[in-house]
Amino acid sequence: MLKQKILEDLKKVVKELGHKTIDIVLSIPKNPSFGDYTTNLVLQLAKVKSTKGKQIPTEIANEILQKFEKPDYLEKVEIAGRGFINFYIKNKELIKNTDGLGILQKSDNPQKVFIEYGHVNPLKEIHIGHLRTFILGESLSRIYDSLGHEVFRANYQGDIGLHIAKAIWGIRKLGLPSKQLNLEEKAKFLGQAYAEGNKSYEDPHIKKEIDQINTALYQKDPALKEIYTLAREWSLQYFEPIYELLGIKYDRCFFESEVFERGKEIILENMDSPREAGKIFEENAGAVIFPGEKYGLHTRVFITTAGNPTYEGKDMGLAELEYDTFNYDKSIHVVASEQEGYFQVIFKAMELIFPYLKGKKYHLSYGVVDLKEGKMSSRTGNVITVDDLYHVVSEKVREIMKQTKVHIDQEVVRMVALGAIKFSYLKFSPRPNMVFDLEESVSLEGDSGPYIQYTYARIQSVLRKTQKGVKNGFESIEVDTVERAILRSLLYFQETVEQAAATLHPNLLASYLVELARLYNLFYQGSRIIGSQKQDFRLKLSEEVGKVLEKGLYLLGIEAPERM
RNA sequence: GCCCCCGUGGCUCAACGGAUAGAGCAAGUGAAUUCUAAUCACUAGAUUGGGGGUUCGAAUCCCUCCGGGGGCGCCA
Repeated sequence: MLKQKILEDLKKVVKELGHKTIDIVLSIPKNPSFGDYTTNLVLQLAKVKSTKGKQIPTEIANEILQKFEKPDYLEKVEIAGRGFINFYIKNKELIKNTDGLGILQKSDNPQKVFIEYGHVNPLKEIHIGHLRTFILGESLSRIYDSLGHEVFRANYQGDIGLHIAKAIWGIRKLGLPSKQLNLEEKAKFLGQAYAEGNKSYEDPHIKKEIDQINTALYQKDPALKEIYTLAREWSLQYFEPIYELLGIKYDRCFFESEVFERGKEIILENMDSPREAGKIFEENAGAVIFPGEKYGLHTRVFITTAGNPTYEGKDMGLAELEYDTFNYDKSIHVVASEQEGYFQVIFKAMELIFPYLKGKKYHLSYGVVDLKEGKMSSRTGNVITVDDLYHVVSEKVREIMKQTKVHIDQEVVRMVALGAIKFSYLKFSPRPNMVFDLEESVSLEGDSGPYIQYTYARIQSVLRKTQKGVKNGFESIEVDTVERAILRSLLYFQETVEQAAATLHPNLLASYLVELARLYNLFYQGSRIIGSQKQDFRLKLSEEVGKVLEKGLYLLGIEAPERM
């Protein structure tokens, strides 16, 4: 890679000049007139004394430049601004670089990456807020995978606990419907049952009943088996079509019901006994707690007075099971930001119990999705479900397709609608909250998934019109400003994906793709491809842009239609 | 009370401590003999919530104030 070459050549010179070794960062100047890569290295070096004492930046830069034998892949190297060194790559090299685009170079340090996302609890309808974890998690999985890491996609769902107890109480009160229900009706019925139980929980008598059901569930009371199994099955079935729609295939779903016993056991094993103090967990007012204050965090209950493990408690069992399942180097939990405090505490507890987990656990915290009208609330009916969203967007796609030359194809409508939806999530940085507007948030033009898909389809259309196929070997060709901008942009694909992986920010890739598509559309608008003197080169350029767009979209979980 | 996050054009959002703060939407003006107009060009719109500080350089780091959101022992 050209970037690596520059870096190595630079390192050598810096070392020869006797400067302190620092991390040299080559970055991409926003403005192409500042080169294809730039470094602020001398500004860093000016801060520390070298063997020659303190020097001013330009002086160091000049020394470096004198020693730096301009490699043949560079057009020029310049000192600019207060002490930047800018590198300009030869067009020839940029063209050469396009060979094999669309296939990412594998990491030289491949890791096993465990990604846990989705985790919508049973009994909840899947709304546009939940979509964030699915879409982010899947994109990250694909990004890591494409860089040569081994990815394990996991889901974790709460199929035991107070919410289930509430639902069971509600089912008993409402009575099971006599007629056959379809998936959606089943989910709806369970939702009602849960709401009933939840409401009644405020009544002290009923609270007691529900708490008893809860404890009985944890004790695997056979009397509850039938109703529990039924409720569990119904609610889990509801998720299948969603995974299908979003194109997600989990390697494994984990359940609270399979980890709670071991979780409790782990906690008890790591608890103070009357003889022995200073262990990880303590008893307090009849419950077992983790004294987070000791570590600058807060205290949380891991086992309740009733002897049931809480979510925290179960997570200890889960941590062990997950690691045993897939000996990962890195584990990423894609979970809403409200859980930040929670994760700090359980990660601390985990690393105390399982020291080998230290430094391997990450919480990718994403912001909540609010509506323009305010917070979503199923109580007030102020909720947009995934189904609602998908239907509205599909309809909009159909509307536009009616006005185009391309005939309406259901598959394409699906791809574009999903592309629009997924992109509308991925273009944002994960952490900040999102404000969602059903009519406006999912865009089909401008800065959008369909914009990139359209650009791809446009390219395919051009390529289809040429029978001769695409040729190679244009190193000596003249390129204009726009063509060069495209070549320059193609150069950055690999490192953009790497950066997206390193920072857990797929939005970096999303922005990159929009920028590349924008450049291509600009080129397309201003330059004739077929029939021009540079036809072969322009076809080649188009093809490469197409490959990168297709791959980039794939990494975002988006399909690229051949026509739209 | 303690802790965390956020505040960037009218709206929704970008921006490894770097060069002139970028897009999209909305507004206005244009582009069709030509490979897909879900496109493109141009115009207008910002003291990056306020005030200090660190730095050669701050939207970004530190302090403080204001505004919004979230979290803090028996829920998940």
